[in-house]
Amino acid sequence: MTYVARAATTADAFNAVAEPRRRQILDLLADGERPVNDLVRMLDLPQPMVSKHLRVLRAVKLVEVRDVGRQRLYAANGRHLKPIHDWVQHYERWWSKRFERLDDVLEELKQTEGGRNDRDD
Amino acid sequence: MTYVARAATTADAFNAVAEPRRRQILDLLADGERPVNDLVRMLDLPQPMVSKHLRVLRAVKLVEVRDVGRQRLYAANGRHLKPIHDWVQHYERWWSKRFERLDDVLEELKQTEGGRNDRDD
DNA sequence: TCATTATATACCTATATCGGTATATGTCAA
DNA sequence: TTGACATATACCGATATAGGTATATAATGA
Repeated sequence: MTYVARAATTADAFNAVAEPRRRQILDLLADGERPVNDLVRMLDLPQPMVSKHLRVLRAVKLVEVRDVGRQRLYAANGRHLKPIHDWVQHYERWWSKRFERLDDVLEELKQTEGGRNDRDD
Repeated sequence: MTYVARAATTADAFNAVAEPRRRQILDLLADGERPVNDLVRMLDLPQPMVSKHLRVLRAVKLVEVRDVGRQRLYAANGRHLKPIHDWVQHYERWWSKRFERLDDVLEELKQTEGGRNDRDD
């Protein structure tokens, strides 16, 4: 019956960032590196929780660490959020002013391309 | 010991979209409405899976349904992806050309915020 | 050395989820 | 009505989480 159950969900940026705490942590680290205990204090979370979230973030390379004495300084690395940015941007037309009047856009397209209308992607 | 375990993870757009299949479904529906069976065929997934993913997407209003005969036509509504867009955009500096020269970034920040520099840490 | 501080990890529990199969619901057509 | 089609839902099983506590590791300072 080979049950597959489910796949790991913390293995990519989308999932890493689906957890609100991890977004908070990233936001805090976006302004510059911080030791773990800073985060613990600012988030009011048990230290092991913070360490575990950091581990997930590190696994997907959204944060980097640097050892300084007995502290570990974490810093955000937003680079790997780009796939999310790119994917979401395809949906821009639902909020961007640029697409406010769809009719006009379609009209424009029709005029410009002259003939090619509907397709499947 | 009142265990809290974990919170529901399908209750917001971030989580809904963390699942790759659901992104696929959204992508398919972004071009226009489709009946469930279209998705079943295109994704090669068991129909109940598709229905369940659609349910999650509907719960966060990323899709809308319309009944036509015995079919249910689903359509994407990207509007609720905007929170993701907005959040991710804060990390734009990690990939955007606009931020290639740090000097410019600082200039820009200075212009935008007008003076406020360092804060509470 | 020992104590303190800083962080990570090993457990444990409860549960939300994914994946699957079987069944219910609902609609149309003959 | 009956049957076929379209979709949703009710189960069930396995497991990856989140959250918690206790402990390990590691560096510093006395």
